[in-house]
Amino acid sequence: MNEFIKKAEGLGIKIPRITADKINNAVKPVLRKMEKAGIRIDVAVFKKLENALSNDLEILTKKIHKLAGHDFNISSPSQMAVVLFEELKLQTEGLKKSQSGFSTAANELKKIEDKHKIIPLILEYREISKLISTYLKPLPLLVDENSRLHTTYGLETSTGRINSNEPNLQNIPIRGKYGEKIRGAFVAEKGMKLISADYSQIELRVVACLAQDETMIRSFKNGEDIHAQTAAEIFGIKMNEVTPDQRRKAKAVNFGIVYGQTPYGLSQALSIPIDEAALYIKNYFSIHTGIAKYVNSMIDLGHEQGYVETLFGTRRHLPNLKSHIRFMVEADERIAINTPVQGTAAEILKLAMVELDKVLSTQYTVRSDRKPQLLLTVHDELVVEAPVKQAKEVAELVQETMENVVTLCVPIEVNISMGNNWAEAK
DNA sequence: AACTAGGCT
DNA sequence: GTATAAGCCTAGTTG
Repeated sequence: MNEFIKKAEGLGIKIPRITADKINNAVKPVLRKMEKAGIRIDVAVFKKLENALSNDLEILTKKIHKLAGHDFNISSPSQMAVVLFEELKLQTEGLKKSQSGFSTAANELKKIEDKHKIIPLILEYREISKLISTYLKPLPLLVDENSRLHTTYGLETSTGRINSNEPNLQNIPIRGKYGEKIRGAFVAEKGMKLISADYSQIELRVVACLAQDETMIRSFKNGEDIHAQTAAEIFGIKMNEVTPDQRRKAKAVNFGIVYGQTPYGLSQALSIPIDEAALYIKNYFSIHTGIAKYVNSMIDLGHEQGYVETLFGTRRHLPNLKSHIRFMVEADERIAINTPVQGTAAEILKLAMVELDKVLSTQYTVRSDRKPQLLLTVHDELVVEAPVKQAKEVAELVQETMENVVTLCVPIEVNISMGNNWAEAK
């Protein structure tokens, strides 16, 4: 009898008889297949976008130089700091410092966005140059004869997540003015559809079970809007009185919990006073006593054992808990909170990939490239390509498989959608 | 190679 | 008094 199954049973979770090591061994060949399959991009769209954005960048460069009074390298943070804080004498009060001086990171610049016309232009310049240099320019150079991109997946991460490099297909833009356009240039082959399936709030569901938090378990079981529910709790109001802004704040609280976020961190994330952030967190823990207990017990366990584990036994050593430097200890304590959650979610996804690959390759045995296959894995999302005719049934199969690969103490929900490209399939 | 910045979950 | 939200990858600048 596997000790992990026993532990899971105590939490109301049913998991297959398999350990983290074995999951990794089983998912490896699946990853190799996915690398080989690759995903098609529309090179023409990439080129068009690159041209358009390069033009914008030129115009922005001229405007920024004019406002600065002279030419300088906009991509150089140190030159940028001189222009903003020494020459233009913009206020530095409340801005974070980097090792060399005042930070010019977007988060900081947003604080002084309306102090000078140059700031919005810089922010736009940064956004566009990122897209060109990291995506639009390099990716088309990497396609094969079928316009497909092939990444390399890895399993050597500290939490058990899968990573992707050369190129990284796990950080393709989706937000911002141009995000959708870029993601929309990841396309299905002719006669095929892309199916995207993502776990809905998988980490919150996992922590609800690991922590046995009654309030959270009830919300998930009732299919409630978890962020609105949290808002009602921390603001002490009824669900139907929750404003969009309160929901947004509650979402940040939920998000921060699994990272061991402090009042200061929450205050930064929401641009609110520290007191206010502290109040939200205090209210949260007074209602979610299970989560509060979980947080403390993982910190204690880390200190006792020197490591923490996920549900399937991925172990993370925490040597800094022995440090005499306080923030090193605190950093490892946050890792102790987060790793079991993030790692367990990763294991669930990997199990689903193994299962799904098995199902797809046995049910659709046609020997051709026109068969349903897994293409991408992005932490809580899988992307599958399937022939148009079978797309609907494959989508249902994907959803079914992902939702039932383990049985948590709450329902697992998978959002599924399909389209001719990755933006539509969302 | 270190630092800064920024893309994603 | 210092730092303060987990995990990744890539690109440009600087010395």
